Amino acid sequence: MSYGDAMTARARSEERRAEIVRAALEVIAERGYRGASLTSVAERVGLTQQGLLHHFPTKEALLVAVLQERDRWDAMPAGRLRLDLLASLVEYNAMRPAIIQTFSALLGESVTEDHPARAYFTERYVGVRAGMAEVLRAEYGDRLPSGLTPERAAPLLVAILDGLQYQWLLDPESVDMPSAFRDFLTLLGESTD
Amino acid sequence: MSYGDAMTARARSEERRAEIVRAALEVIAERGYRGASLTSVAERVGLTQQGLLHHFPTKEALLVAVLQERDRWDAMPAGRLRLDLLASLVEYNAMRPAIIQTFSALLGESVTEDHPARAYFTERYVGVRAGMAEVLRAEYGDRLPSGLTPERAAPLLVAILDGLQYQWLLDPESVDMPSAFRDFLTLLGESTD
DNA sequence: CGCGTTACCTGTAATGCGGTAGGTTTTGTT
DNA sequence: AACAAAACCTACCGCATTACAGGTAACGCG
Repeated sequence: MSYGDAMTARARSEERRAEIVRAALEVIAERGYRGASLTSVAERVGLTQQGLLHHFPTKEALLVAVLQERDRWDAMPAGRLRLDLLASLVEYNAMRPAIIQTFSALLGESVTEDHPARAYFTERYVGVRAGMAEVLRAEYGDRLPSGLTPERAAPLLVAILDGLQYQWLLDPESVDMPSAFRDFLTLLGESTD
Repeated sequence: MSYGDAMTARARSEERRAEIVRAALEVIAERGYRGASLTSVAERVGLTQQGLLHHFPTKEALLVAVLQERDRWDAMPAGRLRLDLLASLVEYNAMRPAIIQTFSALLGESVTEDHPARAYFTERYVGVRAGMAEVLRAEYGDRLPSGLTPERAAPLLVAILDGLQYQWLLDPESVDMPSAFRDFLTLLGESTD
């Protein structure tokens, strides 16, 4: 067995799958998960619907791959994150509406019954809140200037991020998401200059 | 023409429509708008899908009625609202997950392209932000204790409300929505006792 | 070259969807 | 009683959806 060629074969396959996941992200952003048909995803990468099912045996398997892709994406800054980096991240996200729209749509859908992404988001938010609490503790210690503990402030921080995204997606002209987020950081006691 | 009887006829019709709208609210909470089939709504009120279409000629017409129902519902406190009343409203909402789930699901869907509720939410949020700014101005004047103007704080207030709802819907055990909201009011400079 | 695996495709089944057409029962008015 | 309108049903259409089955062409390997 020639390792090199075997790898390129596998690599080609992986790249195809990644291509499909990218297309799925787009279509989900446009139509949500329920509205995202396999056919429309397949066409975007030049496949038939059945050809797509060769790479992902079911629609749900494709969704799982999409969610894993996200995990891989923001696993990066999980190690060490600071509040001002978070503000920069919001600013960066404001230039990439597609990805935000994908996961805002998925989050909205996931609160419905039996949604395949529900468990994912539930568990994810537990982790995200814990991560945010950690960041806040690193910044302020066990009490924020307002007297709140990091654990109580963390859900607020997460809520602001999500809530601002919806307002911004609906009406980007009216909502300056990065500024608003910095306003919130000011409320928490952070001077952002 | 006997007015009394004409009214009861119309009233019966109105009540049937209201019954259908109520059922639609439930089904949308469970499956979202795209996932809410006319058949499932119809069965819940003991009708066939075609019988439902007699009262609402299209699925979108039904959605419009649902959105109008909401407008009528929270038009009440629009007149005079105070921050502490808002906190009570959050507390009240926390006991009625169904209605929150309906509109959280709709909001999530509405960010996708060509969604029939998109314009509704976009316009609604403009109004809600303005209303919140008004409330804040009534409470604090032109500057909040933190130095923010009411117009800058309003999107944050709205974002907190929405964002907390998603976290709470996904994991009510882990997120105490009313307490968290009061925490935010504290951040704004309000003492909530 | 021959062979197995991968990457597709065509064909099709099974189901569900929103919506139309047209008839029938119920109800209210005169 | 006679008529009209509202409420609701059966029957159907056309289309979209996920998924399965089976065939085929290309490719890499020994």
